[in-house]
Amino acid sequence: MSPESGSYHHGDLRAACVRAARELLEEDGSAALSLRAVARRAGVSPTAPYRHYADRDALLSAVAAQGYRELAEHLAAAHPAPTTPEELAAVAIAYVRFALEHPALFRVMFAEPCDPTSEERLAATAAISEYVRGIVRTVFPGADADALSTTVWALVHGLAFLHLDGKLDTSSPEVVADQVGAAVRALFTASPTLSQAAAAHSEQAEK
Amino acid sequence: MSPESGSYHHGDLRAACVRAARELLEEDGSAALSLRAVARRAGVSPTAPYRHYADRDALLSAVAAQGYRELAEHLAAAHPAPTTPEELAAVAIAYVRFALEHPALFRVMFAEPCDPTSEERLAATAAISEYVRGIVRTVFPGADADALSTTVWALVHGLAFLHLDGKLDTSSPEVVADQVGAAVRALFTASPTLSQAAAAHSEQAEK
DNA sequence: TGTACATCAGTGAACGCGCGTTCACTGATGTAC
DNA sequence: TGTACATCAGTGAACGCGCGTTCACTGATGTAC
Repeated sequence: MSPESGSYHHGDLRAACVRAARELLEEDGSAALSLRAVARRAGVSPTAPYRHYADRDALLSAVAAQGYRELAEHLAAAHPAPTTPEELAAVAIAYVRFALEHPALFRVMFAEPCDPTSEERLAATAAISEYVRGIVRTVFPGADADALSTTVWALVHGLAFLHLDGKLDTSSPEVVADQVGAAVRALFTASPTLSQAAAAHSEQAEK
Repeated sequence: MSPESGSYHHGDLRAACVRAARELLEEDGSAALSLRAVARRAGVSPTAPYRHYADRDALLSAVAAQGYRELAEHLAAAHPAPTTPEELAAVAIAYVRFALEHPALFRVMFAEPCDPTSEERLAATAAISEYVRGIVRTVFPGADADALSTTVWALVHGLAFLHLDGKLDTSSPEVVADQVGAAVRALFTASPTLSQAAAAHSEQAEK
């Protein structure tokens, strides 16, 4: 019998738990997530998840890790390989939009005390961090990629959280996008060093 | 009998609850805070706090509001009235240090779903926001204060949270301070418009 | 100054709840012969 | 192909816990005369 048919006991409870958790997070908007509620939602006894997760923390880490992967996809969808500050701004806007569209998930990813023993989780956050660094390297080949990518990430991440916590105007997606775009542009287009680097890169690309 | 003597029932249970909550937050580092634990810590029955707070949320908001006020003091202590980008960097460093020194409080302030009906809380966050705007206006008189202060706040806030969540190097306070300083400098000193504005302001101040 | 009374801060028992986790179990699936 | 057995995913009862909140109460404090 094929493993996808779902007739093998539950089918794939491991994945179903993460899916159920995601649904709960989307629905009630709170980052509080209990193992029992997840089991309930997956249509399974309260103890079934223990076959697949050592404890609640392990499940939470799996959810967070999937969140990181989805965030990465969402960013890539905004622009697969940004090479100009303006394209980078589009990615930044996508980052903040992801946070606002999945507030509870975003909080689980970032606001929960992170279990440092979860390899899956560590790998996922390392991937994001490396992704940002890669973009910055491409957009500004001359700059200190480590320092600059930290600055970019922090700026965007801060915008995401301030919006999430209602400290900035969130009245419409357009307003938010404008704000994020303006902030990213303030970082880059005004800087002579970075503008030069970006221009040099553009010329090179044209050849 | 003077109200400070403490012989009137508890003395000032309202304030004592906030103090107890702060102690609990400092001690176990988790942002989870229960009314019962606070009452226990204040040496009072589990229901006594209801004389002073409508419910758990109200207490939490009071704690958050005090956190905002302390943060404001901490920033003012770093530099009472910054007028140069370098002085602003010192304030930014203080902001991040505050987050790292009071992680649980900081999470209560920002990572909990904010009760928008708490006037005390709204006032406190408005004060912080206005404070940042004021500094930006002073340091860069020519710039768009609203947009720029959002950018500054988001950058610093993002650095605080990324450090808090272990996404950046937090090995020593010096490393953190350097990172924050570099990020703020990247925002400002490289920008011709803003550098000009700052320089103009300095000259004016010298007269 | 002394008494009678109103106010109000704190008590303690009780409620119902959902939680994480354990344990011995059952019954379906896969495997060896 | 059919049977015997091992594996393992899910069950369900039970544990002890701390929680937020209610309620009727008590006893200390402040106030009016």
